Amino acid sequence: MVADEHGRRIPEGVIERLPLYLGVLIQLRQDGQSTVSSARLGELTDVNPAQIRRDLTHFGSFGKRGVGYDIVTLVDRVQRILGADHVHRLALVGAGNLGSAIANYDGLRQHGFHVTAIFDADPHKVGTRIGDIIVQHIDDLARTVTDQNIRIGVIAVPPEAAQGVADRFTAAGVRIMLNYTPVIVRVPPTVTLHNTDPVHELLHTLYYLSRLEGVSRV
Amino acid sequence: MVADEHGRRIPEGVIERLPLYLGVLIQLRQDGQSTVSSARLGELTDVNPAQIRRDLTHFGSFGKRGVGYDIVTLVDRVQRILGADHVHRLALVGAGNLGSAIANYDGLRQHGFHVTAIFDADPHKVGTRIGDIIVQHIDDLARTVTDQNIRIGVIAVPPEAAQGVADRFTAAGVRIMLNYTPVIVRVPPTVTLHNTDPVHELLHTLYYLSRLEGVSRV
DNA sequence: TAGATTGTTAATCGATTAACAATC
DNA sequence: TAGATTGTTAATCGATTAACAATC
Repeated sequence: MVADEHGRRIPEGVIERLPLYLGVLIQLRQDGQSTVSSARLGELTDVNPAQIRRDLTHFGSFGKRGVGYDIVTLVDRVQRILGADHVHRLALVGAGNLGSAIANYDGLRQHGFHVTAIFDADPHKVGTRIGDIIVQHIDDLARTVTDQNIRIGVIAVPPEAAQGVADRFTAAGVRIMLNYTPVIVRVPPTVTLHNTDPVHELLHTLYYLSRLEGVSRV
Repeated sequence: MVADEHGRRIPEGVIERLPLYLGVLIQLRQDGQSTVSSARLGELTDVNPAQIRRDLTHFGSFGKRGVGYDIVTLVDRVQRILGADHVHRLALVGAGNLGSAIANYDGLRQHGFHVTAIFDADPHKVGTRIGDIIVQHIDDLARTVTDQNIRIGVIAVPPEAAQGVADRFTAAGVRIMLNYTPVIVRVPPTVTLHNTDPVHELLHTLYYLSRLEGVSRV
């Protein structure tokens, strides 16, 4: 199912690194650079240059020997590969502090992710505005998601409400969910769930920090 | 440097999976379970049971043949391995919507991460409260971080202020940073930076979604 | 004892990297 | 042409998994 244009399977790691390359490439484009070598890209992303070249050849040959990669072209190609070359609408549930922060988050917008619908269960919040969007009641979720053909949902509610929101999203046909609560949410296998819990990363780093400090302590 | 008690190097992947196991184990403990097999843990985490057993043996042998792992013991051991067996203080910069959401986030607290200092550059916000914490002026960051011996910093400010905050944190001796802005922040190699940008994950999933829909469209 | 499940070895698998011919 | 850098092969490296003896 997941294969390049030659029919070969693409390693998971490759797909994980593409967004990393894309971020740096967009930065370089903003800085007015026109070409970049795999060596330079390697420095900026902490990825081995040979690996970058190998990763890219899964999708075609985008570079010029002796020159490097044209940045504008490569951004365009990587965006197309990822499906990030057009706008994606997001539905957001939870009009609290977190929801407001997400709706106004620039990073999403930069990559074509636009929050176009916000829901809340609290009648006091329904009808208020966050940015340009008017908060709707959660009972309107299914209709709006269907009408707007939204496939990405964001869960930014209190923990106890998380599973219920996930179920509503699933029923409405949402395919990707971002869960901002610490709760383990269950979804069917057709849905991809991302937990944006910073705790996993913190714990991971903590391991190394503990070792380092252990060394100096003992 | 990163080695188990037998002096062997521990693969990065092992350390990445430990927080995953821990999350599920804590859940099981809450549900009142007393033991768990690697097979069951494998189901709950989507990790191969053999791998779970192998991962754990890097740190000792915690199970009982024929029985499984005692959950309370294993939670304790994994927390100790990760350094998550005591409280860690966090300094947070940015008292806006995002900052408030982070300061009140339950997931951090559950794992012993306590936000104990909040800073902002806006004089109108200085002196206000978020939860139990009184917002301090950003100029007090260095002193407070040093006094409280804080080693983890959270950046929740507008993008243009991110690098400045990172620099202040670095100067104050912070060792781990969570960057909630979409900006690429530069830190010295002694600092571990985590970008909690949901965009990378979204782009990653988008790849698979685009493929699947491509199939049904064509 | 019989059944279950760990800890561990050995085999497999796949990803990373070095090296270099091709070529801009 | 000389220098640079890609695309690609082949070698290395490391992680994953299957299998099973040990043992609760």
